[in-house]
Amino acid sequence: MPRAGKGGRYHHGDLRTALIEVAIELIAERGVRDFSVAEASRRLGVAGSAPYAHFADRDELLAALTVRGYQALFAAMRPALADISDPGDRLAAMAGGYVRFAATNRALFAVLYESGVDKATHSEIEAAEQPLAQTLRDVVSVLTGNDNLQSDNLATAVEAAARGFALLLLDGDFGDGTRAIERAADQAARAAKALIEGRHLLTGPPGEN
Amino acid sequence: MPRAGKGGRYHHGDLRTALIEVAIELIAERGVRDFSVAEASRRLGVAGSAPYAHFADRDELLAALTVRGYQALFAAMRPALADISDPGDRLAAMAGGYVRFAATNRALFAVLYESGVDKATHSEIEAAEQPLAQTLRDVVSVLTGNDNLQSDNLATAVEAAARGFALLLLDGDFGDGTRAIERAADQAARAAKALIEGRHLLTGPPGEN
DNA sequence: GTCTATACCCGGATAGAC
DNA sequence: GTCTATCCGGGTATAGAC
Repeated sequence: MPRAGKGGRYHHGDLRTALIEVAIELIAERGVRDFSVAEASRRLGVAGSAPYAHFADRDELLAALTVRGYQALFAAMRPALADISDPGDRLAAMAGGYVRFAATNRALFAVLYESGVDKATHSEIEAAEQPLAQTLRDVVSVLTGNDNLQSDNLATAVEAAARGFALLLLDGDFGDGTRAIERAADQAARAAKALIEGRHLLTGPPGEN
Repeated sequence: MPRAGKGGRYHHGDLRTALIEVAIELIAERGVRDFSVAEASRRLGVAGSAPYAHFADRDELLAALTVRGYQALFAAMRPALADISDPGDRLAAMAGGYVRFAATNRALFAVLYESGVDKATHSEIEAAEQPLAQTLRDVVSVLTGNDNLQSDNLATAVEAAARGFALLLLDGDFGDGTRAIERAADQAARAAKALIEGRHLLTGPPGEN
């Protein structure tokens, strides 16, 4: 992290990388919506125009952050999955891991859902979310066998619950600190287990799909 | 809706009410974060300073919208609850109703969670969310009897799931249109039922709370 | 690759007249 | 209760020099 050279300026360093790092700092402090390229420049001690040599516009920087966010989220899941063999435990671990990721990487988590960048115009993003989506499908399908509808419904329900727990945690509904994170992650994992147990209720009559 | 008098200006009307209505329009179009008092003034054909005769600042307007949002959400729940007696069905209806509300009142839903107003400094907000919270507690406690911990956990899990389904729906993950709303609401209700069935897994060992 | 300078637009909020 | 006028601050993005 060459924060400054002799003169306190970047005349050599990897400004692109530095911008991404500082953007994460700023977003953690003020939120995605209030993040500005101008403030990132100020914090790095470079001219306000310098970032535009590396990113066409603000959205392109945010798109890069989004890609990084999905990669980090996927990476955060892998260790748990590698250690666990029981299918239900694996799904529960994914839910818990998702909540922990949200709490320990607030900036990236916020970028994923609040950046406002158009995924269609930045196709790199859709590619970046595939590994996680595929992993979720794989884990769930072991639990539901050939029932593809139940499979989709269970995956969606667990995803919804995990995201909801993450938001409740970030809103402060579980309190503050490490304990809060663990409580929320634990409850998310348990909710996944409960959804698995009651998965037969997620499909079928009554109610037209 | 006296949108304009002779001269096309408000010289008499209820600007306060008009501002709230236009704010909801604008937020539905551009999101809470990009909502500006200035643009609301423009759309109403009044001077940019006029709103400040009714709201001290932007946050005070948003706080008023937040109160209105909680009232509307509670109101949206009531009819379903009045018609249903089975406790499980009641909780499921709340989850479904929550999702439908999010979809049919996007602006107010967004205000509830993205306005950025400090609930502490605007105490009116905390009061406005009580009826719904109390109703949820009542409905859940019928299902869990004296087990207060399980009661809290079930309520939180259903809340998390409902919020997650609402966000997935708003993100377009269920597709567009009325059918998408109904699918999402139906799945949220079913998830609530599944969580009820598996509620014994939400509490107890292993895992320290 | 970064600088300086600049053009441009927008929002929040206030003072004082009508 | 609304107007006009105005101040202030901030962000995006470009042009052209070094």
